[in-house]
Amino acid sequence: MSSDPDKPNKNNKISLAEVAKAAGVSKMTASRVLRDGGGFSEKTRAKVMAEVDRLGYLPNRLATVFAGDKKSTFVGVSIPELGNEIFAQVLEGIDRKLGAFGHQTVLGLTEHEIDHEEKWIETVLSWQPAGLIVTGRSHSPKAIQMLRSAGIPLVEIWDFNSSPLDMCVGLNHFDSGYSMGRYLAGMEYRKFGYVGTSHDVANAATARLNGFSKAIEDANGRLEKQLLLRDTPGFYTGFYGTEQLLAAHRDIETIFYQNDNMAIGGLQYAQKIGLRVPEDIGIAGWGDLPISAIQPYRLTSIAVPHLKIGQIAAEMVLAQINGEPVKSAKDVGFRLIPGSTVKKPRTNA
Amino acid sequence: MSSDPDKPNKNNKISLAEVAKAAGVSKMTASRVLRDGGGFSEKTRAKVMAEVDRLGYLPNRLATVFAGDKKSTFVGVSIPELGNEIFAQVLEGIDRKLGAFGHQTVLGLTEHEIDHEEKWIETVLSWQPAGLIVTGRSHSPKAIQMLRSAGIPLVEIWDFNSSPLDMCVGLNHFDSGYSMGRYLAGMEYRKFGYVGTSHDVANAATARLNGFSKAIEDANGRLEKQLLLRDTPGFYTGFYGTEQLLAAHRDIETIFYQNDNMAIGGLQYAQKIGLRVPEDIGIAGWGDLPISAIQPYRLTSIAVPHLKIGQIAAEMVLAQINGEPVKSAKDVGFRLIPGSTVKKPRTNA
DNA sequence: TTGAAAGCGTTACCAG
DNA sequence: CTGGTAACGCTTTCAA
Repeated sequence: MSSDPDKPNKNNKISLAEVAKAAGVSKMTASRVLRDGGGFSEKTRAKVMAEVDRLGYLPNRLATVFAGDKKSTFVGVSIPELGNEIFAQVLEGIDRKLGAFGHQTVLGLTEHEIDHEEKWIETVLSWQPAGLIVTGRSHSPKAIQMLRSAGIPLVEIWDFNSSPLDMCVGLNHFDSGYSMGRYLAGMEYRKFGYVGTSHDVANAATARLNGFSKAIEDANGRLEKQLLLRDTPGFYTGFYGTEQLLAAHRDIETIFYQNDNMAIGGLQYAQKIGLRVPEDIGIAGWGDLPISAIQPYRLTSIAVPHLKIGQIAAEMVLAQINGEPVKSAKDVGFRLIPGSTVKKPRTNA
Repeated sequence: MSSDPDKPNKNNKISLAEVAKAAGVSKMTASRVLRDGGGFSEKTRAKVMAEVDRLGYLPNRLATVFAGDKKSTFVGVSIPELGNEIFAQVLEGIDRKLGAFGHQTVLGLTEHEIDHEEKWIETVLSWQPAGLIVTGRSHSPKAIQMLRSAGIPLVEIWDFNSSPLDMCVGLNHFDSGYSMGRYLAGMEYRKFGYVGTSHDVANAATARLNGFSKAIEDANGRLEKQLLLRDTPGFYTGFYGTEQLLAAHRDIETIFYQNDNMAIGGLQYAQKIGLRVPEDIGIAGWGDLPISAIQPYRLTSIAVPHLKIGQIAAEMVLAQINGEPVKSAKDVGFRLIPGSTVKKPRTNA
């Protein structure tokens, strides 16, 4: 017999059977009361709920999912890192939305490593999640195969992709880099530098750099140096990256950074060594992070609706779980912020 | 009969029984091979693994946990918010450590609301987690009761507490605020201000303010105004909070902020309106965040080992899961960074 | 080294 | 409105 109400289980947890027995009803009746689907008298309900409270019964959702051969309420969410505040905010957007609809985030930090991601996907799928949200569009072949056959809603975020595995929300990073390159080239800068960080896999930042590089090429400018540091993209990396870059290439006229925090670091370095911004050196960031708003200079940057990305990703998963029709790929776009840390266009007399 | 190998389940997932049948062995043998616990021949192993690969079998861990009446490999982690980068980093520290030992983080953002936390605790416990890490020491009565009877390792982080529900790692926020207050009072400042954000529950920032306030009182100074904004503690909040504060209290000589980001915002505001720092106004932050390192001024602040808190919390949970003895309360302390945004002590002639 | 049967806590299904 | 029985996919236990 299963769930013998007289034999406490190994965890000393109260089971439905025990509640039912104490209330003098069957397991099924107790189950119905707890799920509140109707089909029981008020008197029965009261009896059962009284015992639930008295015994401190907590349902075992493992058993629930298992018995119903359903999905759990988990949604797996993989993010490269949280040291980068933009990803932290994407995650916050996702979890809030999921939480509001009774779902839980199972977190996976991939550290930009495709192998980590693969391993995490395998693990999280074994918990029968209701959906998956992963950052980026490059996955290992095995990961792709697992994602394909999982049969659950999947959203690839960050990097917009017109033919995603399932769904996708993000922006075209190449284009955003190209925009910035074209904008800077239009300000009559000729000698460019780039400071960012490097990872094993092709990632969104690399796409931005590629776009930037292409724009410069198209404008007959010269990308003197692209400095890729093996570090986290933050203030300090921007600061010392700029120091390194300028030490080797004093003639660089403007620098594009992987993100705003690095750009702010670069700005501080430029000021420290007495360079005037934007006269002596142009500084451009990416992301339009909060820090930009309070600087004495408005940082030239690319604004990205990152909160929206997380929110939309969660909505896509939820909609598909509920069987609603979903647009499968959403480009949230970006916006160039002219700012005041690069030169202005010449006014036409 | 259970797990009939011929009847595909509703999710179209491959079951152990199907793998076993394809390999021409029993479920038990296949199970043994997969858990690699010995008790099978090499030939059998090869047959089973071949079918696992061919069919793309992924185990259903729900069933595993359930059958063994075990705990899952989940660890529930509740964090107030991720917009505050310090919490994002604590979470990152936790998840990395847990991940390295085969555990998964189930995230809960409480938004500083005790009711959210209670609801999340109830949900996450129903998934039979192996442990729990929660931020803060104030919980609802029902939450406390659930945590007590859960019978799993529990760590309360952030706010050090010598008598935790189970385990605890953090620092004494009151003391850190007191230290800063005493330090500033020692610099001959007399009129103080505080800028922070407010939440429904008594939280760590409130404890810091209380400590700060007490130190000022003990030094016969005057806390002119404590401004608590209903917003997220960030650069912009610090900027406009300072504007508000100074508009109403022009004679304030030094301001203590809830965190460094707010302090940087305040610093920018002070510079914008032409106040000299620290001559006209002293600025002190809390947390020693990365931004502080690259400012032209070294921000006066309190350094906190936040990465360490996450890491230790995860280690405590893991140790207790493995039945190792654990120190139940760890105070990681803090360190006052004198910086250059408040006046220096008078030199003794 | 292998396998058959029982059982984990819950819900689906059917009968009363 | 209520309850008995089978089933979910796996592991434990015991026997071969």
